[in-house]
Amino acid sequence: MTGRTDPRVLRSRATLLNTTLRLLAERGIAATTIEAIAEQSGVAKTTIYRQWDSQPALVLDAFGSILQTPSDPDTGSLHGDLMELLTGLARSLSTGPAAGLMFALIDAAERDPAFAALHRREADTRHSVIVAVIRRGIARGELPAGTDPAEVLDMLAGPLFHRRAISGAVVDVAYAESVVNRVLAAYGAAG
Amino acid sequence: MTGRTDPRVLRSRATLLNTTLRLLAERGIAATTIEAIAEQSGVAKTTIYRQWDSQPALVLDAFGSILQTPSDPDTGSLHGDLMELLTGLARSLSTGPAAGLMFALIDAAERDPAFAALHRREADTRHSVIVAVIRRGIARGELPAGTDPAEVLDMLAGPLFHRRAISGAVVDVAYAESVVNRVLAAYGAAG
DNA sequence: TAGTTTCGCTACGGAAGCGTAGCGTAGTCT
DNA sequence: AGACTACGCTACGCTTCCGTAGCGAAACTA
Repeated sequence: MTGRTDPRVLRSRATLLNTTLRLLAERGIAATTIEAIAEQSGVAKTTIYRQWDSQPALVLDAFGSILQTPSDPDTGSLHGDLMELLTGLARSLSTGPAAGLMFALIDAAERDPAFAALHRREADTRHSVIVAVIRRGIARGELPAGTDPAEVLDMLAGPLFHRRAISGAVVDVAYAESVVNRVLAAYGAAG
Repeated sequence: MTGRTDPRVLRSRATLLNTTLRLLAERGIAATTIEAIAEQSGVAKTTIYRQWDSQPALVLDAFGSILQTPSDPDTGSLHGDLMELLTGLARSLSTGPAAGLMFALIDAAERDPAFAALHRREADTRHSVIVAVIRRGIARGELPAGTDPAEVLDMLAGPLFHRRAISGAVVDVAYAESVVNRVLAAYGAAG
């Protein structure tokens, strides 16, 4: 359809998305102005407006550019699968800018429909893998039949987010493991 | 020390804090400008600067003005105490502007030390009550000796926050009850 | 190599918000 | 009543950011 794109466009586009993500993490959404992005990236302001209509459009694109669906680990056991997924979540909550971006997105989604839609899309794709893993666990009999996967999901991911965002404590692999064990125990699974 | 304060100051101060909170909920921190607060409150911009140095000072004051420590319910049982506290949390996450303000505060705390300190203070005062309740439960033998109250806290409040902020589902009393029951079960308490 | 497209750069006009000064009015205290 | 204080209002200069126009240089395509 689109044939090939001028490499200059691809280059400036990639540069701008990277710079935008960096500024979002450093300064937040509101302070990530077109002016600042132009200055920090070395790309001219006019070039930005040639590819995006407005600041929200660029920021939304930047957020969208880091969405990634975690792969299904399929280790053979529910405990193994959940440990893989929650370890990944713990890592992205602890290191790198992803956590800060997530909180900024949640806040923006409270008031802006476009950010809300993006947030919804991000959460859905990320959750679909976990839900699939939980369903498989139910099918295997590792969780009671009739268990609500969405409920289990909130029980698993919630403590990690809360600990990071509100309690302000460390979220590492050891913590992820203790959460997985507690939740499985709560549903009467074999510890 | 301060003796008495001119009622005109108290009045304009109260008006401004209320208006600021409303705008924070409606527009977020960045868009809650001094100019907007003046316009919406009917209080002159100059009057605002007579009481606060800057926008962050006023916004921090506004956030601080709604901090409230929940009272210890002390119903006699751990289950009863936790239900009281989590029902309150569920309510404030579902209705009113408090939830949006909370997410804005979390986001701001990621980058601004002053907001981080306020966030820390808010979380600590709110958590101290829950931790006390959990400790009492341990003393009564309703939770195993050696249980880490902070861990239980994240297991309880985390799912509610996650469900509200990320899953986007309803957080009501029924949900709070299911979380309390699951967590107590996870720690081997009598259901 | 010749034509096309993107780029960087400069220069705008306009909007919004900041923070302050000066002044007359209205409310408060004694 | 009289002194005092906070208030509202207007006006201002300053800064930041917006979004666009025009142009020559550079990079890409065929």
